[in-house]
Amino acid sequence: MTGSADFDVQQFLPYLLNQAAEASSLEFQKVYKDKYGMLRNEWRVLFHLGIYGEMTASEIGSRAQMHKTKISRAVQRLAERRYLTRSRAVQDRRIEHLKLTTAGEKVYRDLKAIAADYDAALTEGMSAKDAATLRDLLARLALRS
Amino acid sequence: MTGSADFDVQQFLPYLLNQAAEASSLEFQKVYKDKYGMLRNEWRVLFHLGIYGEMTASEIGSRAQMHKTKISRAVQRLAERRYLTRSRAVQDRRIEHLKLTTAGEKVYRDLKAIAADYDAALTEGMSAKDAATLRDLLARLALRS
DNA sequence: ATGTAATAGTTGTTTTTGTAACTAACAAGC
DNA sequence: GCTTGTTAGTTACAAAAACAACTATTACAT
Repeated sequence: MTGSADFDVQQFLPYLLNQAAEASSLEFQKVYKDKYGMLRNEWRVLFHLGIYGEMTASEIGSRAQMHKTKISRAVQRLAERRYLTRSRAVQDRRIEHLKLTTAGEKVYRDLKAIAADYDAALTEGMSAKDAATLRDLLARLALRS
Repeated sequence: MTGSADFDVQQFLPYLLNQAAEASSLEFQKVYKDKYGMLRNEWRVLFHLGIYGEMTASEIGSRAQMHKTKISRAVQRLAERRYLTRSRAVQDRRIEHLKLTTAGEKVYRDLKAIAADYDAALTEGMSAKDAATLRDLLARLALRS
């Protein structure tokens, strides 16, 4: 018999994580997509530059665990929109230093505020302790790769 | 000044969820992809049929929160591989009843066992209580959409 | 019974990703 | 100096996902 309910997909962690990630991304996605025409990898790069200041592509890559092609394309589009500037390093001309423009910083600050509000809304129903546990466990799962 | 560290992407729930989801999917993906040449949407459909028995495409859609085009294509490929059979309902000829074949069930059982083991490995470092909290919170976040 | 809307599922087209191969610059060993 | 290897980043091509438009069938209202 097939219908043996001895396994529940809905409780399978990778499945559950994907569902939660997808559902909780939608609302924020609407903002960066509809308001700024940005893609997921683009806001990620933007945020990294907004938070850490000037960085190179590969620094962003190792921090965000993003592949270099994703970053390359995200940087390209952000540069086209004049949200960041790229400048070759003189000591090592393979490297490009990336930095948000004033316009880029403005967008970052706007998105950051929206993200903070949204994060608060997401954790609203949870106790502070549970929310902390959640973040901790997720961070540990994210490191596994 | 840009580098104000008053916001941490790494703690932003949608970001964290995506990282954790991606990292924890990789290992299982290798199995259904490399061993069975399946795509994410395909194992999801397979699992739903494995667990709940005969279903229609839209029943799977509402349970798994998958769009009908994803299901349509997943079903197509699963049918090509003879993992499931499709039969038109006589009372309503728009509907197709989907059912795993013996081969499909075999694959399901194999993947199910691997998934169960993998889930155990993922939660290994966590207390039972924390793991339960995690699943509960994730399920609630997944419902938000 | 017949026009209108709703549902089930498919197909076509466009975006977006993923993978691999590539160029350019530097670093080391001999 | 010159071969070999490594790192930074880009580009080209193939795979996959997203979105919209479509067909077929049923339901429902007049």
